[in-house]
Amino acid sequence: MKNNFLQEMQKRGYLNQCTNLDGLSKFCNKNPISGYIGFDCTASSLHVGSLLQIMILKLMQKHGHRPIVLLGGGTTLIGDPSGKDTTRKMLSNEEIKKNIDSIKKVFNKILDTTNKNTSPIFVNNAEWLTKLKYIDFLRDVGSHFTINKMLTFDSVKLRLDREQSLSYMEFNYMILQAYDFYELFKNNECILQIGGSDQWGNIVNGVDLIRRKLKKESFGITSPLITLASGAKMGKTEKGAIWLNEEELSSYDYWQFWRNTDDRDVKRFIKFFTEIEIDETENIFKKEKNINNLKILLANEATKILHGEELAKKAAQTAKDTFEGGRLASGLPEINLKKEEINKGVNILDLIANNKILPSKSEARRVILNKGFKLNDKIIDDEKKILKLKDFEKDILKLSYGKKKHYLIKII
RNA sequence: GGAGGGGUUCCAGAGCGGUCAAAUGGGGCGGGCUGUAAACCCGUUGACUUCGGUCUUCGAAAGUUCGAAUCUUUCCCCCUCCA
Repeated sequence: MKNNFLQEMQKRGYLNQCTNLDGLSKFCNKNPISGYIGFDCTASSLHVGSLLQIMILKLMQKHGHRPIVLLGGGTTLIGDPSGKDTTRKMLSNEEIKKNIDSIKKVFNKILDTTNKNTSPIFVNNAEWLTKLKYIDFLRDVGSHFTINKMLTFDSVKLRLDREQSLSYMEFNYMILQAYDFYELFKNNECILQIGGSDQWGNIVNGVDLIRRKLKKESFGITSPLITLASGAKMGKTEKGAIWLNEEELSSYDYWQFWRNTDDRDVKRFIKFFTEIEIDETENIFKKEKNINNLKILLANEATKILHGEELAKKAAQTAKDTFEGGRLASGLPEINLKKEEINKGVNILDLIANNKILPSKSEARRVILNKGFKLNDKIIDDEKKILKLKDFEKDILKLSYGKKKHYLIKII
């Protein structure tokens, strides 16, 4: 395999499977290509679980190819059963539209939009999927699929094996995704579809459909499913999801996420989620033996890609002041209190709950009982603590929740 | 369409008239150890509370009872087997 793009894919660990690596390599050597990845629009933001895919698009750009970002307004109406235990709640058209607009912002931040040869194209499959005529579609496309084969795909098989129901609607998902690829191949000269390893079946279906209908070759690549050293899926937890949109997760918290990477994942992640040249990473690993410095490097570089250099630096500084210097750092989330309120006295439980540090007063009470809250590094041992003016040093007070979450309470 | 099994708190899964805000495990959160790591140990895990309690939860609704997650009826949903 001689192509630079594919070689780097491999070296960085982005490459899991390919339908025809040599063939694709030849294609890529000849001309710049277009490749697409589909993203789900079930939420108003993607989370780090999708970041690897976006990094691949970025890598395409680096090597002169054009990424196509398919925001699946149409397929989100159906819901991809791959890797899901249960059918997801159905979203309305308006919700999906809102989500698409919000998600787009992240792509415009991470991908290069200035080079007109490689700037991303955004497409929404609702444009073609919602116009399909059922009977025509069954004849034109459905006839190329056999149930026998569809039943063997993991997305379907796993559901059935685990005795979980799969609706006919979801069952059709793979056909629609195959059709997406066909549509993009025809109209955008898109010869490549990329996806996570759980998408292999869906991708192969698209390649097959294009071969059957157009007698042309197209390609599919999957990236490995990233599991954390702890065994969890990346970005999976519902509550602590690591969102990419800044409205959902601040740049500081994003930086912190990377800073807290498991030791065993750090080197891998530097290759995955930074733009440091691959040969350079090896040098760094040889020279830098302090794992914590590698984590900081990872946090800096990863944050830079999403939020820009300035915010990355600021996050690093805030972290340094807070954790190493033990100082009051600016850049921490702030809670503003009016002077009158403080004169009256602010109940600490109300403060915690009202500012969404924790969802309820009961939980706040529990954490205080477990010595989880501190004011200026002193454990709060009274759950009935009332904040008064004398608690403040100047106009500011640091409230810490656990060891890692800190807030600045300011008097305004 | 017929027969049977089942829907319990974030998840898995006990409970099968009061002692049930509901065992146990996982996950989450907090504490200890440490390196803002892992492993390990400890605590905690519905909401509100004047800390006495109060309110809402066991698929949905209605009912029996002094009292229901537990019993009855109807409805909804899921699974297995047969056709």
